[in-house]
Amino acid sequence: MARRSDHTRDELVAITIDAAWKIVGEDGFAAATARRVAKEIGYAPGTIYNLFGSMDDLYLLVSARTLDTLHEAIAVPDCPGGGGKPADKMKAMAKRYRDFAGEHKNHWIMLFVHNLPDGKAVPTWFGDKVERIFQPLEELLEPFFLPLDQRRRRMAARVLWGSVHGLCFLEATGKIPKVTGNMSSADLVDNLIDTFVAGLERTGI
Amino acid sequence: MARRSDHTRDELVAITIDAAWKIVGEDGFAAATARRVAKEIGYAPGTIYNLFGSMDDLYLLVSARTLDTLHEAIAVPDCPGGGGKPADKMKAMAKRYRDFAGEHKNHWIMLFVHNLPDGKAVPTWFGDKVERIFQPLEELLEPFFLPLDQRRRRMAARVLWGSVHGLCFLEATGKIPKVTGNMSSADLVDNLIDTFVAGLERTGI
DNA sequence: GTTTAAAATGAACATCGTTCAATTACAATG
DNA sequence: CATTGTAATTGAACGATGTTCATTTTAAAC
Repeated sequence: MARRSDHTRDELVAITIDAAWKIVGEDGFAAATARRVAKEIGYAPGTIYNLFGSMDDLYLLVSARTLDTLHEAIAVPDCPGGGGKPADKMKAMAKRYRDFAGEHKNHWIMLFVHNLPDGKAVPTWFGDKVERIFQPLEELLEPFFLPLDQRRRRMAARVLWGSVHGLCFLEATGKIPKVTGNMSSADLVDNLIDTFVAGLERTGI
Repeated sequence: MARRSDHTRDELVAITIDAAWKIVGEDGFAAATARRVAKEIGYAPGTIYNLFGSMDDLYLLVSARTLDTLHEAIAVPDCPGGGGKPADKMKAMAKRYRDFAGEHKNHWIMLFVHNLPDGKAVPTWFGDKVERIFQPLEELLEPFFLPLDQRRRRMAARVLWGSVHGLCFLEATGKIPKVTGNMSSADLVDNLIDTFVAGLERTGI
């Protein structure tokens, strides 16, 4: 039996999230079972339920870490010189997103594969973390909208992010048939951004 | 014991797909277990394995029906008069897509939630059905590209479909926080199409 | 040293996909 | 009609899953 003075409760929570994060990264979301996580931290399965209440709550915390890491990867400071067209900055941001999805594929896919059971609602603190993902792009979209037209800018950020996500997801899960030879998801995303931004410019401020 | 002369093997296959389809529609993908489907058709669980080999193979056939129904819903004949801007036609097509996703929510989500185990590859006949989904949109995109520039047109179709899908998926699964009040996924999709088409026109043929 | 409350346990329950020896059903044959 | 042989059907069994909770262990308080 693990001794109760081995770790404080908070330490144990952190250790467990670490373990689950590691298992997901190595063997995928489906491998992060209660028994597997318990074995990894050297405790019994029941302990996880003392700590989190359910596996779903643990999964939510793992996904929270994914969102934090993703946000960190995306929201690098604007290029120092300030040069470069907005579209290029967006493509660079999308590339960082794609790179993240590639490097943390299992964590990233888990964001969309894990769903709470019907009754359970996503807690607001989690929704806030999702919301935060859109902010860096919103800032890049500033030049295309009047200062007071926040609504359209927020909309554009969501449309663009949702679209980039859709393309990456279809590719990562193999749901989209390989297009004619040389056409990667990178090409698709760049094409989306170029065309969308051109549309923004044409539509006018 | 069900009598073996009750149905031919082909009939039994059809009946089983029907049953699985019905269960998914009513109670979601997770409810379509081997035992539940078996009970629904009045056979033992083992029979399903005689027919399909594995639950994954049955799920693939259910998803095939979803793709067929979706294609039918999307590919309605072009409006008779031939009037209307392409962007409007695309919005109408996207609306049919969204409506389908709404009416057959469980079937539609299953398309993306169900994944074959690591080793197993998606059969080509299934990939063809996915491929076919893009065709109606490809045709609507004809006016924007030179006849010989098939590659860019195919790319645009995939970008646009992938994006529409991404927006619908995020909304259907509740992964995107409700935006500021009055901003539905319908608005987001229409905005995407308007801006993207404007971009296509600006980029020029 | 005793008491007590919290922490940790792991067997138990109802599920799941899957396997496969045993059973049943039916057509062909004698 | 009886017999045989084969194909269809079965359901118990296996190793998993998430979850519960009575039981045991631990460490602090008295």
